[in-house]
Amino acid sequence: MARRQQTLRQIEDRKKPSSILGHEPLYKRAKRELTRRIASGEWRPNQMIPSEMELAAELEISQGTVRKALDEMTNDNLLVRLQGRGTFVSSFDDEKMLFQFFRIVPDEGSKTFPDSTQIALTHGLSDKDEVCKFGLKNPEEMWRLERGRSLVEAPIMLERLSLRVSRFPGLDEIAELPNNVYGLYAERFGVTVVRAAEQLKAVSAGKTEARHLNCKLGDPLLRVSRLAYDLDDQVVEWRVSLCLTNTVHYAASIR
Amino acid sequence: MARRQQTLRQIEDRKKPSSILGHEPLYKRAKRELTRRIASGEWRPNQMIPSEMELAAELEISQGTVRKALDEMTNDNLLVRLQGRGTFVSSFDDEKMLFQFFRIVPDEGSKTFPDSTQIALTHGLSDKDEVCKFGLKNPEEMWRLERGRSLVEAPIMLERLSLRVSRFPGLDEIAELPNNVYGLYAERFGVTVVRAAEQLKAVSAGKTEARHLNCKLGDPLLRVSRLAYDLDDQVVEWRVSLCLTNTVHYAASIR
DNA sequence: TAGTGGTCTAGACCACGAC
DNA sequence: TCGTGGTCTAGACCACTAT
Repeated sequence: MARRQQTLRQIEDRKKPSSILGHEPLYKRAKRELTRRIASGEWRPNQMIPSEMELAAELEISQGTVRKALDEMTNDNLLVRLQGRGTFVSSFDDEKMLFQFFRIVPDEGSKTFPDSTQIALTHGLSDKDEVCKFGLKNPEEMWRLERGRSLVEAPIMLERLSLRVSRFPGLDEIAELPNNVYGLYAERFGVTVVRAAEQLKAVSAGKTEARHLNCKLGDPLLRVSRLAYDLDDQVVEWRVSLCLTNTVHYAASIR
Repeated sequence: MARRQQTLRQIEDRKKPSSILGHEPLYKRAKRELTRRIASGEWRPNQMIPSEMELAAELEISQGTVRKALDEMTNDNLLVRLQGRGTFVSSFDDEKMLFQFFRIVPDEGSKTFPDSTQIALTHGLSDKDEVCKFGLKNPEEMWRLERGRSLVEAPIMLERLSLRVSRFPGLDEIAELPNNVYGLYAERFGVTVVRAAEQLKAVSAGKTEARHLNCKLGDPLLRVSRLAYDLDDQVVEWRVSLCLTNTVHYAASIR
């Protein structure tokens, strides 16, 4: 055995020529290669990818090793596997993906689809916070999108998004930004958001928030600051949401 | 092959005698059996369990199938596997486990260990909310624990815990409840908390909260309502925490 | 019926830790 | 050196989907 596992091994050898320890498993290398194909757009969302046997032959590793890579990617929400049908790249524009990142749920009743109203889209040099959040070496041009969101006709959220202009060129030419911007990021800019880190605080409503959310000055609001990461673990979006939580809550689960 | 995989198959056959479909994989049955041994106390936290080969021999399945069960349990935080040493039942009293469920972090600086101050431990018949949260068929006697928590000397949280007296008999005989009650649940009552669901809202501080948290009336507070589940997916604790988030935040991650 | 993913087995070799 | 978990292989059979 191990007759012709040259390809992936050679990649490894080039990457870490002098490391004696730190041997990266074959299935991890396979996972990286397959992930790269999604990130590069070679494989598009909803597309069926080659079968286990085909990938095994192409990468010159065994089917079991391919399976381990595919299983991990399925676990990371990058792939969906359907018995009898095939393996597909996750879509980032369906309901499931929206709710994956939209954690606001009504206290009573089931999950509901939020509406969005764009307030402003501006751009300018990154401020101190943006430099910090995005880990920028030098200040650069940023988009800033403000929008309101409502659930069942009632305004509940005020959002401010920051994006790097360099990663989203021509964003202002798009007539109307959709409700689910992550679908837009994927389809128009090839940016795939796969995970996010959020920081939650309770704050008081100021004048702007009170006006947009139709609440009183000083009312308690849930402030959610989110950093969204792409396939390469780069920050692609910083989003601050201010949310009225009279009839809704933020749902989190701990495993 | 498949010469003597009698034991686990017979268990399955007894459970679902007439179901033609719904065949449960062997590794799932193995996982259930191994989980049962932890839940029943047969295997205690920090204890090393038999090796893959021994389990495979005992359960009369292959090593690979045992491995798949163990891998899933490792993923569920039930087991810790150490190459060269063995497989161990997770401890629920170390720092890692505390921080797994303690999501409050300072805005600046690293994670810090909170202190707890017990305010009151009372008991009484379950109220409407408790009946609902615990899914009780009939009202029953409940413990109610109130305590304050502080980070670096500063009071930041006020907590109220509800527990079923039937699952925690003699809780009031314990001189001082520890900071990490989940360790206590495990060691003294054989109750292992493995996951939790939390609902977050922003609320205004009332008189009681203002006094305990040393803040003003009406100040915004983060309200965290948590249901904690055990190995059998039963609700074992309902906890409401009110938290001052001036210098700390609640950290969540979305994958 | 053909092709896919899902399960299960059996055995090889490697990396690591304890002795 | 031995026993452990980690990786990798090769191949069998099952369950499901499409045709």
